[in-house]
Parts: sequence; C-alpha cells; structure tokens
Amino acid sequence: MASRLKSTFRFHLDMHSGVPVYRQIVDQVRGAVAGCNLNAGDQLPTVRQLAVDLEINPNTVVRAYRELEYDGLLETHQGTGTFISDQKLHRPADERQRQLEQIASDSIARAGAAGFTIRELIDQLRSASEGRKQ
Amino acid sequence: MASRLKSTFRFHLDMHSGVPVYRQIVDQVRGAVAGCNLNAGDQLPTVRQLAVDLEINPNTVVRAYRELEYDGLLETHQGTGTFISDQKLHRPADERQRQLEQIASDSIARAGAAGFTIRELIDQLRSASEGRKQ
DNA sequence: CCATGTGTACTATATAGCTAGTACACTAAT
DNA sequence: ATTAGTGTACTAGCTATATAGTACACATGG
Repeated sequence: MASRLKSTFRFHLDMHSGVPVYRQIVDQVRGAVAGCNLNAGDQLPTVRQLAVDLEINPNTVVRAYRELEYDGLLETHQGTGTFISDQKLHRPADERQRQLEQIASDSIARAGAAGFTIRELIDQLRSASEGRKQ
Repeated sequence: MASRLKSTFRFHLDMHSGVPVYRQIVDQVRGAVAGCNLNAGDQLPTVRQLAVDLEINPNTVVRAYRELEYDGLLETHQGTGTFISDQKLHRPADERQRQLEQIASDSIARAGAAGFTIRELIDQLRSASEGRKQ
C-alpha cells in the first residue's frame, strides 16, 4: 500500500455561501499548498473518503481534483490515489505563460474595479517585494 | 445635451470564447480604467447604442453597467447617461492605500502559489499595460 | 406639452453549470 | 485469481446564469 503520508489537513464546507462545493475544495487545496500545509508527495483524501466526510457526491470531489491536476498542482494515479505533485518543473513554458497572463489580467481587473491604475499596482508590488527582501 | 466627452474607447466581443458577454464588457471597462483609456467623467456608450454596436440585447449592457456601478466604478443617471465616476474623491486616502496593499498581497500570494516571482508578475503587468496604450 | 434620448423593471427562455446516480477500469495485496 | 481499494466515464436532472423581449419612467430641449 501507499507509503506516503496522508496529510492531516481538514476540509470544511460552507453549504450556504453560494460558492460551488467543488470550488471550495479547489481553493482550500490551493491555499494549503501555498501555506505549506500540504507538501509535495502528500496524499490527499481519496475521492470516496472525502465524499463521505463532506457528505457530497464523489463526482464533485473528482471535479475539484481534476481542475487541480490540470493546474499541475496534484497528480492522480488510478488505483493508487491522489498526491500533491512535485511542483511545476514539468510544465510547458507556454502553459506557464498563459497562467501568468491570467493572474496578471485578474489583478488588473481587480485593481481597476477598485479605482487603481496598473501603475499604482506595480508600484505597490515593487515596494512589497523590497519589503520581503526578495 | 451632455457636455462631457464621449470616449473613443472601443469594445470588442469574442462570441466564441465561452466568456459571458456581460463579463467581457465589465472586464474591458475595468481594464480601460486601470489603463487610463477611460477617465473620470468620460461618458460610456448608451445602453442602446452599445447594444446595437455589439449586436446584443440592451439588458446585457445594463447588467454589465450595473455591476460596474455597484463596484463604484461608474455612475448612471437615468435619462442622461452613464459616466466613469471619480472614486478618488469618495474614499479616504488611508483606506484606499489599505485596499491597494490588500490587492497587491493577494496577487503576490496567488502568483507565488503558482510558482511565479513578484518580478515575473510585475513584468507581465508592465507589458500588459503597454499593450493597452499601444 | 411633446418628442426624443436616456436608464429601469419585469418576465420569459435557452443555455451552461453543478451535483448526483450508477457502472466500469486500473492497482496492489493476498 | 480474488478482493478491496483507488480513480474514471457516462448519463441525468435540478439549479443558476445569461440573454432576449417588451413595456415603463426619468431628463432634456424645442
């Protein structure tokens, strides 16, 4: 059987938020990875187990995992399980560029909606960057 | 009639992108404001005119304009027209700065989770900005 | 007051999205 | 080969979303 650790990460759903269940799962996994609560090699709950825990249909879990797999954040192995992938080293450059453009576009839209210019956003990012000594 | 300038900004739709029409309008206005192609006081195309230009239903334009109005990005005056609002006058500077920091922080978190550096994000934003101004 | 141009409200309908149900396929341990 | 555990595929139905149709209300200029 699998020798890799199962994470202790716990999911939580808000059924009254209006946010689709599969999206809540996606966001929680992304957040956990970004916050190092989930790390490369960690096994996620199985499709069925998470479906039981959250009292939802297995296909809803599948949908969430599939989107994360498409993003390269995790790998699924039929018959074995679903695991956090070894980062983005294997992802093609064009897909990577596409994702960066998406992030930038969303950031611009959000800043614009709040009445900020791209210039202001860039300046803020730059000062934040210096603050982190990156 | 209205003395304020009508902007020369042009909308463009991709009917095959799968992105809702109203959302394309919203994003283009937000982007234009962020990129200073639309400025405070500019009049947007009328609901009916834009509907004719884009060959869509007026209500679709209404929906887009309403979302932007809710965000405080524009103001509608029944019988007169729809105009880009001057948000800077309506919000305290410190709250504005706090909001900008929040947006920047979120953008950094998202980019970081996807394996990008702040530098890469800034470069992408800059090229997007230049692309808008030609 | 009237004509015209503006945004608004309400309803209807087609489409897409989300979730569920059920059955199948692959993997590994026995 | 069997069995239990895993992900996968396909279908269906309900819900929300997006758009269209039609009629109404406000603003401005003659």
